[in-house]
Amino acid sequence: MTARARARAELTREILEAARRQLAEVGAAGLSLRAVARELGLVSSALYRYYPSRDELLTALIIEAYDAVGAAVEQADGRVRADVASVAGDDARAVFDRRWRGVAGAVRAWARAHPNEYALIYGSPVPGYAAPTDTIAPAARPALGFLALLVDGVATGAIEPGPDPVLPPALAGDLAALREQTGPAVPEGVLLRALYVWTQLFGFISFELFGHLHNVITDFDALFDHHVAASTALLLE
Amino acid sequence: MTARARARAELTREILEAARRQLAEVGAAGLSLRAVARELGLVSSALYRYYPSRDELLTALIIEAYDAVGAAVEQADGRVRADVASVAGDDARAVFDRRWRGVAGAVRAWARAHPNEYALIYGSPVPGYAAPTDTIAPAARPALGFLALLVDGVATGAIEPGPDPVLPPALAGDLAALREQTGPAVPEGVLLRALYVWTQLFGFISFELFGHLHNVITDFDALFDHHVAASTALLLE
DNA sequence: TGTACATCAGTGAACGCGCGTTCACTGATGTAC
DNA sequence: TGTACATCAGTGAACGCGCGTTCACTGATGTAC
Repeated sequence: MTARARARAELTREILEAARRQLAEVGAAGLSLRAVARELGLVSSALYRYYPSRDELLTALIIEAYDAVGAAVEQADGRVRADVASVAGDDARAVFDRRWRGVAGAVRAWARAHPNEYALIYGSPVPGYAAPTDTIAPAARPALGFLALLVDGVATGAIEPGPDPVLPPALAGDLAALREQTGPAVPEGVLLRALYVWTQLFGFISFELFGHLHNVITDFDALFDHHVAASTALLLE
Repeated sequence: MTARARARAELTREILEAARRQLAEVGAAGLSLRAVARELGLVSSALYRYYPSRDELLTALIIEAYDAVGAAVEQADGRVRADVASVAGDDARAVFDRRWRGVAGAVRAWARAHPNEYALIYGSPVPGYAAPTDTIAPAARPALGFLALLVDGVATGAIEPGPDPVLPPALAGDLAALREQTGPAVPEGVLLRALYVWTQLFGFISFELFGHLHNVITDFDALFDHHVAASTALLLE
């Protein structure tokens, strides 16, 4: 690898980092190439050697943010599993509970640590920006971590499948397609409950970060704990 | 009332309407005074006779949006109550179920009909904009409609209070303050469940509108119905 | 009822700003022989 | 190992744009006598 190639890789990374810092300060709508260039002591046109347009830089930030949430989920779950493995005697439901709490807490912790990045990916869509297909896979990563949890929960017997729900064919089809990702072991009813608690998780985080519980809740940690416990109960059956 | 005063009131309204249309097209970040003026065939400086700044216009839009959701909730609930009153023999739980479905459906219907207004108030905060205190009361209005439902649900015996949860003092204090609004009849456990389903509702709507269930769900109506039913079950006990 | 003055709505020009993107350039780094 | 040429990074000027806000103005509407 030549010195030039190394310098290029490093500067590409530095640009993205500066953009991330700027995003944290002014939000996605205010992100500007010129400000990023200024922070790096470059002339604005120089950025075009690295990112062909502002939108491509935004795309890189979006992908990075999704990947960060996904990684947070995976790492948290990994830690819990390592923890749990070292302690014998935990029953399947307790293990599931701890893993789900780890995952939910990891999403919330990341969001609180990176509110503008959270807003970028889970808040209002950026007007005039159409997400390219490169963002699809990273966007799915956090949910995939959650689905892995479900698969294990069903496999270990922690999750009670419950009776099969009666569903309109279109929705049944949607869930059938989802099962391609989880394997057929996870029944429809469990997927429905999973969608329920997953949207609740993001609804809670959005309300907390965007101030909709201002003047109502002060002890967000305690409320979150309680809600996650409610979700556990709902998932287990 | 003089002709001048009438003209002023009308133009004030027309400006707000034009701003709302523009918001629907380009989103909050792209909202510009000059474009609003252009749409009305005015010179941009003329708007300053009506709104002292862009932020004040944004504030008016935010207030209007919250009021619209609040009104949608109140009207939907009013309709259901009129409906239910005309049919004898419905038990309290069925009445509560219908009212909650009405309220939840009204929020979602409004959001789907006004996605950019929804994003304005429930999506990412507009960077650099600090909501003034005038927005507090309208912002609370949708939730107040929901709280009224809870009060009736408890009063009619539809909602099972359940055992009192054990809570950290700070969270217990938050809920005690909330009860100032509902009256002491609504117990803490019910408020916790209410916060759970309320955040779930907005999480679902945000995921639907912001595209996070794209390629996963096609039949959003059916999934929503199912989730609302799950929320009913959770609220009732 | 008519006149004199005050109020107010809308104009048009201007200020100062920051933005994304293009383009011809120069000097340094890399490659082939 | 040294030279000739090709590649590439970063510069600096420029284009064209739209924005929010201010300000002195003119002409119409309202008010007091």
